[in-house]
Amino acid sequence: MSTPGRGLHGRVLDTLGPAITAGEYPPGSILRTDELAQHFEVSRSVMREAVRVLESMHLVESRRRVGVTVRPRCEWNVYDPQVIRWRLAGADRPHQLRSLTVLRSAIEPVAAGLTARLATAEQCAELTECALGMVAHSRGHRLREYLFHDVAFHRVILSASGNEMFARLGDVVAEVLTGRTRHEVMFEDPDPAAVTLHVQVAEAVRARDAVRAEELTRQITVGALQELDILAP
Amino acid sequence: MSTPGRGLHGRVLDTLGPAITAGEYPPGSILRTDELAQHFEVSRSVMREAVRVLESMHLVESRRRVGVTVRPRCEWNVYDPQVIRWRLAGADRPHQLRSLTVLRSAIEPVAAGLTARLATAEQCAELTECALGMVAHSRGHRLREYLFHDVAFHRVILSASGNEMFARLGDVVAEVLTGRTRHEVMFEDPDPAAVTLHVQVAEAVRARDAVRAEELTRQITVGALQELDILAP
DNA sequence: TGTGACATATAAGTCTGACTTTTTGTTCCC
DNA sequence: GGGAACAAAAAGTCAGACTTATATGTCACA
Repeated sequence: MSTPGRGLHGRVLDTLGPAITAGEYPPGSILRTDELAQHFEVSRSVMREAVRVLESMHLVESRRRVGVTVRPRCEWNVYDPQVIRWRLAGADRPHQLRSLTVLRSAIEPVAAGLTARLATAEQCAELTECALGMVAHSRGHRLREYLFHDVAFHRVILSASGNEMFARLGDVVAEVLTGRTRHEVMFEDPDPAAVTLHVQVAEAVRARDAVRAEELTRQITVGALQELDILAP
Repeated sequence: MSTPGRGLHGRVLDTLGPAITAGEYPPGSILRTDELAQHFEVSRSVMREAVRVLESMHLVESRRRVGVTVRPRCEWNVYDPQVIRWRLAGADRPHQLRSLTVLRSAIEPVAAGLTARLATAEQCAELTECALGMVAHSRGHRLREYLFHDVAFHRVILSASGNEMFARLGDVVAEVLTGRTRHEVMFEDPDPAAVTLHVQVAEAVRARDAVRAEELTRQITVGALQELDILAP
């Protein structure tokens, strides 16, 4: 899913990024470029590039005569896919997973409503195909195939909504769904009710019933919230 | 609001970032580090740092023997505050404003619902204070003071929701509200109905009525959508 | 004792030039 | 025509010298 570090500075980020997002360097910590460069055995130029990237993510702030100080979490660019991946890979995973699931619960229903209005015939077909794929693999421990169609389904919903901000969350949702299947809940076959809801959403979109598509999708996300013991509306 | 370029590489980004996000270099365009460095009259090291930042925003991709190629918009990190600012400052402004307003319409109602459940007494008071401030300046062309309280109101809603992803959208909402007052609609006093809704939201939160807070906030965002002639649910 | 100006040390910032590595496109031979 | 060897191009890396901003300590003076 994620691209392993392109170039030397990327290699550095692959270990420094997770370390910072994991809180290994608490907010206010001061790092020095030279020391980091020595520690990672790279030149200062490479280290500086890495720091610049961290800075653009608002993970750190670089100031003359002071050093590179770690910013408090509330200032981080928490929508940066890289930051999300780092956090999902570290100790922050449960917390991050909750945040993202709540975010999903806000976005996806609205996206589904827009998709019902704007989706092309092709997108409608694609959606139905995904839903049917989920049904086809909903029994007999075919979780991998089920997940594939589940991810595709939500990607289509987000993408067909016509809103670029929604569309860009496709990767995030994929990450959440994948993670859920891999580590957390869902050891057995998926909840039949959830499968049915997906089929119904596809039908609602096909029927251009925005209100129904939104409501059904809301039920899907409520289910996702409940899986994580998050109080649902 | 935005921080003007820290350091030389920041100065470069201040003109290169807007240029790219404005589509001045269409997707697939190829830039060369050396040429850019010459053009901006900076050293290659500085130019490289700037490119690294653009790369971390997924605006460009740097490959050996090829150069720095501009990525298609659908791959950009559209949630990066810097990217949002650049787009809002350029020709893409109307489109970006629509995207963000739709995003708001998804997020804020859910955030308000959560805030009604989780807000501290202090946050409830702060919210009421903001709403009253809006009322106080809703007449007599005191748009600046009205805007101040409006922004503060929505910041509290997003922040008190307890979700870091929601909270981080405070700056974005502020930008949208500010932009709306400055350039677009709202030349006269704000819509009295909208003001009333804000007061009612504050009341609902104070009363811990999550459903009502969510519904009222939805009405606020529907109003924002209608202002931009976006079809409301 | 407090306060302001000044000096100093420090770490980031910048520049330059030489070198390496990867990748693409071409050429040449079978 | 296809594949291997070659050459060129552009990013990538490194090392060293220099500049600049600034936090902090010092000292004189009130």
